[in-house]
Amino acid sequence: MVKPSCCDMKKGPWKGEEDVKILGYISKNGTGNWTSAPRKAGLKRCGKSCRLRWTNYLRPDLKHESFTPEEEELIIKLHAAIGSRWTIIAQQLPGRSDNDIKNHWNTKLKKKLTEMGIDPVTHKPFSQILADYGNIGAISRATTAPKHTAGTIRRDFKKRTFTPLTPPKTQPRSSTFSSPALNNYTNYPSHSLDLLSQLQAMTLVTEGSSVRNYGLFSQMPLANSSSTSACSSSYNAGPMAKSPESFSWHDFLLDPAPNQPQDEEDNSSSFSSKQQFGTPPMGKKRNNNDGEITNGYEVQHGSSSSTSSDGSLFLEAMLDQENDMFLNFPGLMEEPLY
DNA sequence: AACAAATTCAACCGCATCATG
DNA sequence: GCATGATGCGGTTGAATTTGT
Repeated sequence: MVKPSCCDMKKGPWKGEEDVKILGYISKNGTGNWTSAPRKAGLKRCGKSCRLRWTNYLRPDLKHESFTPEEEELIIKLHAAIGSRWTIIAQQLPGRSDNDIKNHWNTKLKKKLTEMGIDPVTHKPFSQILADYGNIGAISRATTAPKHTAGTIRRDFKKRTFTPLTPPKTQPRSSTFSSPALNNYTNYPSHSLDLLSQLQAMTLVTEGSSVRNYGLFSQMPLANSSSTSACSSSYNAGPMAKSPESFSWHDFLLDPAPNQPQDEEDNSSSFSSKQQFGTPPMGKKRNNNDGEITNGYEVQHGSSSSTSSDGSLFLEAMLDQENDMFLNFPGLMEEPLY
């Protein structure tokens, strides 16, 4: 027997009488079984369509007025932290559906940020992104090491723990959102190495969260505790479920961390990073001990021996170059406008 | 008033994940 | 472990509405 597909069902805008039918069904039976809902409600819609109509429009707790500035600010902050995970964002905004928020982002907020000179994807000023591209390009021109690929950077990245030393300058005005991890993420000081790191981390967080590692939100004290159920119950197994103090980016890396001795073997290979890079470009002295301080971040190496890895020297070269750039162009250190 | 362009937002689509047998 | 159906999610579409000329 052929089951009727969605193609055989009615499509298009919902009529008032259809709304009445589905509301009547839900008031009697709840929202448990969307497959049988349209049949039992006497509708020629597919269950998926009924569910969407309910969640995006008919739910009694939905607000239908326009977004407040506080809500917009929260959406922007959350988007900066987790990207377009609208369902999770909607859980922090009582009375708003994910579809509402997604539409508002796509039609209003993206445009607003763009007009402010902020890239809505990375949440960084366009000028800084351009400067960063230039910075990376300069290094790649100066050093044509075939071994130093993004993979090398990523390997080295795994060895480090990034901990902001200074508290964020700004806190979200909306008091419903006060995760230290998220604040660190959204209010970090801006500088170019971190753009690279942040882009990597953002990707990794995103990849990690795609397998339901939303531990980030398990940390969040939420004003509306009833809205936490989906987050805290499902997503608290992720690496971010650790305390903020032990927050470490390498927890989000997909590949298992390489053993340190293997790295040392790599270092003893025929390739010499010093030969490749010589002295750092501008020859600034840096503190290379564990727990070094770099542009406001504490960078904890996994092991002291890792400082000699070709990957970290590559990063050091990048850091030096970047430091010089920020000395020359201090405006790049400014916080995002919003 | 008429038309075009821009904007809004409800709804659809395809895919991923989960639950069950 | 596999197949199947249900559910959820995010990206996209397109009709309706608003704004500009």
